[in-house]
Amino acid sequence: MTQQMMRVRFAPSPTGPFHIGGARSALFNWLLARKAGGAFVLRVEDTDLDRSTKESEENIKEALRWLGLTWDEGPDAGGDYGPYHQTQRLDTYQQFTDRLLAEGKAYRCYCSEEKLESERQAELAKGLTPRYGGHCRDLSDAERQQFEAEGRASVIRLRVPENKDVVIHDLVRGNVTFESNGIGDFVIVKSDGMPVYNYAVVIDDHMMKISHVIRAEEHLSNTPRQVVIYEALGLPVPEFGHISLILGKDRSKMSKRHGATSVEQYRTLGYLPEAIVNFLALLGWSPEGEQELFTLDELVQAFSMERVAKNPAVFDVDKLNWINAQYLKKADPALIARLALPHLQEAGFVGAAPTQEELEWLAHVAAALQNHISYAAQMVEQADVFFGDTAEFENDEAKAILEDPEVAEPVRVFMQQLAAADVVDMAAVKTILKGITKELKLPGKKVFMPVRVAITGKMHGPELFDIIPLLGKERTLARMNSILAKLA
RNA sequence: GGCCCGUUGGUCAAGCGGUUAAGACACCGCCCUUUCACGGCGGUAUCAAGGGUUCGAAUCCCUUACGGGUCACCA
Repeated sequence: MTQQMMRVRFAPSPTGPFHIGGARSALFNWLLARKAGGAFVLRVEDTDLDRSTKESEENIKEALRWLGLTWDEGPDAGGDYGPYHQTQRLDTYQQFTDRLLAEGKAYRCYCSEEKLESERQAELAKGLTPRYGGHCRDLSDAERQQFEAEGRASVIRLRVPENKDVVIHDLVRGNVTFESNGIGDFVIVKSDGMPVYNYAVVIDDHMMKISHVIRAEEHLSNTPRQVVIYEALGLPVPEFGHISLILGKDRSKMSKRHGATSVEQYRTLGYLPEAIVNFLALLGWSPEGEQELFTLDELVQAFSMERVAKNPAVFDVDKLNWINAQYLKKADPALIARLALPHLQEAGFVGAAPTQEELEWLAHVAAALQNHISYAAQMVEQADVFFGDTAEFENDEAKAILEDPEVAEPVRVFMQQLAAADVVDMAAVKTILKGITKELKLPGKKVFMPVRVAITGKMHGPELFDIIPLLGKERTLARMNSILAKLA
């Protein structure tokens, strides 16, 4: 009954924006850990010195926090199995490498990159799986000393056993078998002394006592290499689970040309973290019932690897938008206003330093709009009816509404009564508008639509009862005058 | 090209030998509404193809096709 505690990890390399697919991998790991009462470890795989940046690492951590996927161990959190940056674990790798070298399970290779590359191309051309030719596999001491004396750079390769089936037990795919012959002696330590991904991962996962390795399917083909390393080192192999990729609309792997692919981009557009998480969870996993909207806690309860899909999923922005809209309806208008603010500023609706009063007013605008938008930045599209002292006809159809002679009177009366009003709140506006239909015995359409067009220049938009109080008396009248002036 | 994974409506998907093949997004229609939207109700639409196995196959097996991943001193 010494059930090992579940320990999972998310191990990004800080080489660029945090991809939405990475966020999903993180989410699944996190859910698994929370559900099992285990630990979620964050490890930074920064061995690619050329591409890794501190900035990217900070972005990833910030995005994870924003999504609510906090880690129990890792950078900023500490833990008993650190350090959690691979570049700080070099001596650990070194120890294992020394052992492999001493046991003859790995060896130094002095082949030049040019030579290997041309071999690779030749094999590819013949339709073979490119593998290392094994030139340095059995170098004599004399040869080795010779190369060293020449100052040749060297890498360290693992001696991979031949004619062996490598079986991977995968939580989502079942048993997957690879032949060791398809692998070849691969590099485990680069000439600059850095461990290669497949090697560092194995050692770290072992040292950090990771019990379940849940990651994207692109790693499945790498897994036999890792298993071979586990075996060479005599280490227990963890459970694997390879979740399918997220595809773009054209069914190829999601990339920049498919639109926004980083978590940061969605955050900037004013999507809510709960919505992103909810959407991502439903991409490649399905609950038992028919529930569509889940809080993080509900996801923890419902999640299981058994219900993770094998097939890749296309990223459907429409559905994300729908989910986000659901959350937006329930969100605090002040929050929505805050998220939309940078976009409203960029569009010129709001100045660089809005006053507290303006911000409060903006929250009211957000309240009027929150049932109409999918993400906060969309406020910009409907914002013009709330801003400015002038308006423009959106098209001739709108203009035609006011050209109807029947309509001049109700518009005139409305302006007159509005001007005379003491307070312009929703109730007052309602009273005025309804009073006009009654007095002039006009159908609502002959009153509401012309007034709407006279104020906004548009035939569609938020409730007049919302718009007018927010605009206020002066501005409403100013806008109406500007539109009416365009009539003649 | 070799190896590996996958294939249920336009999209996400349930299904795990016997179902009228769920549900959601999108789309269409109706209702609500003095606009649009929201909301409510309803509708169109799916088992990649061909062989088996079986009384019976979306479910099991094989082949083909298609899609994807991987074969780096990137992770």
